[in-house]
Amino acid sequence: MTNIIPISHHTPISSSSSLSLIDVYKNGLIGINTTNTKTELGMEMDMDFQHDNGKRLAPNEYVGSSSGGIKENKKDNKEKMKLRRHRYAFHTRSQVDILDDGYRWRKYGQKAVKNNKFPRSYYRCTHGGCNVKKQVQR
DNA sequence: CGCCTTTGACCCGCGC
DNA sequence: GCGCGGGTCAAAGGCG
Repeated sequence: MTNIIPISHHTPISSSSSLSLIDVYKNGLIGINTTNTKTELGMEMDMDFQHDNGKRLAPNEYVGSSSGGIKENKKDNKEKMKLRRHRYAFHTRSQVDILDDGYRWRKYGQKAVKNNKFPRSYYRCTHGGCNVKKQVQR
């Protein structure tokens, strides 16, 4: 159902007009926002949470708090409760919101792929009624 | 007020 | 059956 647009060597980015995320990557920029954003803030955030040998500590307020807050489709709710997702504090605004086709893409994830040393970014079209997703990797 | 980004955790599928 | 990899979620803070 979900239209996934894999960005690969042979798959063009949607309508790809002129400047695309790939272009940015090709330029050697890992973080897409590195071009014109305030990624520095993200670094501050990192420092704020890295205390345990580089491992992020989950705020105790998240451990076993507010029951029923998570989605029900989770099997082990209790387990999840303890492993509550930690919180992040940062703010990064990127002008790359509006890309090639003029659609608005929101980044919802980033993963480091084995094959590539570069991280793969996942974007979701936030346009009204647009359920398109796409991956961007170098 | 809404939207966006970051990033680890979580979950599922596939391969061995 | 287990492990690994890949994909998605969720939360907080700031700006327009």
